[in-house]
Amino acid sequence: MSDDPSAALTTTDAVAQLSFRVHALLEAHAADHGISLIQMRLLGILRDRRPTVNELARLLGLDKSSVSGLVDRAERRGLVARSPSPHDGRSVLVSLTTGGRRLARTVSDAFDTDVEALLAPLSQAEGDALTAVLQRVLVADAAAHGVSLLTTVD
Amino acid sequence: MSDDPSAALTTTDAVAQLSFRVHALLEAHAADHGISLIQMRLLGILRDRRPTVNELARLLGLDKSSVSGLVDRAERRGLVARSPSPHDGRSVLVSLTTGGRRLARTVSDAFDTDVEALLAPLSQAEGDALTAVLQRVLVADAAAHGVSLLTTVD
DNA sequence: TATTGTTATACTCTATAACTATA
DNA sequence: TATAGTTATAGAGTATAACAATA
Repeated sequence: MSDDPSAALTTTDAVAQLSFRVHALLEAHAADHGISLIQMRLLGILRDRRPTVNELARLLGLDKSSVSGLVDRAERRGLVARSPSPHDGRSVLVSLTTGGRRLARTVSDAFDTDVEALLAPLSQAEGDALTAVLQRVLVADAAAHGVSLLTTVD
Repeated sequence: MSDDPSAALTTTDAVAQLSFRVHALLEAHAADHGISLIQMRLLGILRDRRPTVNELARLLGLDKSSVSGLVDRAERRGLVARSPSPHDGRSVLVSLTTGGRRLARTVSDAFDTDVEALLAPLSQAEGDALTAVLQRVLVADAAAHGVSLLTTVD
């Protein structure tokens, strides 16, 4: 892969470079608020779910012991809470606290603003065409590889 | 951000989801060969450079002490080598070994193949249009924010 | 017996601060 | 004095293996 954006790029290069730029944007916004990318992913998942530790491990693609530590640290910061499952005495439900929800929204909003700024050079029609093309790629990929999209930001 | 790829996505959502998918692809290929993403970035940078530890720190956006440890571990695996700078007795030059170069190429090729497969649903014309649009975005962003593109894979 | 979650252990990655050697 | 690099230390993040509690 080349790294000079003014040179002619292959489609693969362009997609790869954009991806790393966008990834770095989210990481930077999370860091601005004192959390890591994986902590932000955890908060994002919890915005509309109340999963068990096991389910979180599957959604994040991590071992359950890793999730246990991740939730420990988020709990210590007051961002998430553990509660016993009413259905299974072995399970633990993880949910956002008010502060965790506020933080997730703040970082997510800042990220959205930056991505919009990144795409500002495009006209309305170009943006729409980009969305349509990327959506087809994502749908085809999700069909081929399963639910991996769940494991992004939220 | 929504996580259902079959629902209508905003442009920001589509870009973010694609970014995480592409990032995960590179991480998985590096892991297949027993190295982390940051180790792969190190190898990628060294493919056409022979920087000092200080220059590596700037390129990777890390503290020099972090780079020192990173190079230690890569050196222990036989992927990179340190040599004294002929110009400055304090500096150390870092370069790829033959094995490191081979590994960098293997991972990079596998990644390219996967990104091509990801974009396979697009026609030639759609791929060309996507490249043109993304290149404009990347050039504008690089102009606004400097040389950050250097710090991705290579 | 099988599953859920935690704990013990080990390694990678990162930063800050203190240090050595060189400029 | 200033700079390049390393080392000491501390903490986050990750996996494997062993464990306790529950199903």
